[in-house]
Amino acid sequence: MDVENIKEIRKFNRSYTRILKLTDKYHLNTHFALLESRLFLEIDRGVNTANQLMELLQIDKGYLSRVLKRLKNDGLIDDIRGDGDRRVKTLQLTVKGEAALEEDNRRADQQIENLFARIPETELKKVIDDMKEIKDIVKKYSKE
Amino acid sequence: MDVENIKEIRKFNRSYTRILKLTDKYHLNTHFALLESRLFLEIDRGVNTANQLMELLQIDKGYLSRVLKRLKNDGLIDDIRGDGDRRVKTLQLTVKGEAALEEDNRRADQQIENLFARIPETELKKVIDDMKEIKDIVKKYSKE
DNA sequence: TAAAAAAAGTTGCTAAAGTCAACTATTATT
DNA sequence: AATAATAGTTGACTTTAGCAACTTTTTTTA
Repeated sequence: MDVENIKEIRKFNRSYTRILKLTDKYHLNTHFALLESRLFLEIDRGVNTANQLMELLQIDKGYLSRVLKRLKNDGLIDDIRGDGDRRVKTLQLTVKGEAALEEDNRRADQQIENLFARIPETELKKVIDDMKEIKDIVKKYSKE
Repeated sequence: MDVENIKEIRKFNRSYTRILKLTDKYHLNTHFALLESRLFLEIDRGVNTANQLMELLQIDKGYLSRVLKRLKNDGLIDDIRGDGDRRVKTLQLTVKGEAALEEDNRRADQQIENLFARIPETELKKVIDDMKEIKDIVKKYSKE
């Protein structure tokens, strides 16, 4: 690939991550740490066993076990052993956990709102169309 | 702002960060942790006192002091007290540090190469033009 | 201009985050 | 039936990070 293209892509990555504060330690919320937020999201989506989460997020299972225990103690998730394989615990958000996830989402929306609100409609449309195009093309050619 | 726009932007953020592994713990290299990589980059760019780094990266100065000490012990950076304010130490990369930064950059380039290489030229051009447009518009309307 | 306040960086102490290996219980393999 | 593998837990440990007290030098102020 052309060196100029690589440079341009990296430039975009830097500016975009900086503006969005994607690498920000404190993420977008005050409630939860990055990992917790991610766990809520994934459990809600149906990635709901420790083992699946471990593989998806590439984290140590010992550590994950403790984090999940803490979330359970805080009443944010439940773990139930079903009728099937009695080694696995199926995780699910409690009502409190659902509420927390929604609050998280509201904050994330708010953050986007703050960052993009100043952009006039015509230009915002361009940005969004560009995003769709990038997303589609990149996805189309990405592995598996 | 329109709810649909927010959704679309967040969708892009998720897919883009996932594909690029921007939030990946191990970043793009094996040599250094995220913070170290960032420090090299910034020192090289001229953000070369602990105090400046602390403000830019929003990290604790005690912790930073130790990290810098370690980098110095590893022969990657030097700190020199100049003729001016004798409280400040000016940081600079050693030859070894420069080499490490370059290696880091090569790896980052390689990663981009891997991720985008499958995209045919015509579509890659679209992606890059879109990136430029997004970058320019977002920058134009971002605070300060 | 001497005393007080502030700034740059270091160090001790602590907590949180993360890793690794050994362990229990259950299920799958031979 | 015995052995190996899998899901999750626990103990011991390292790394990462944060806070406050401290030293040295510079700036402010009375």
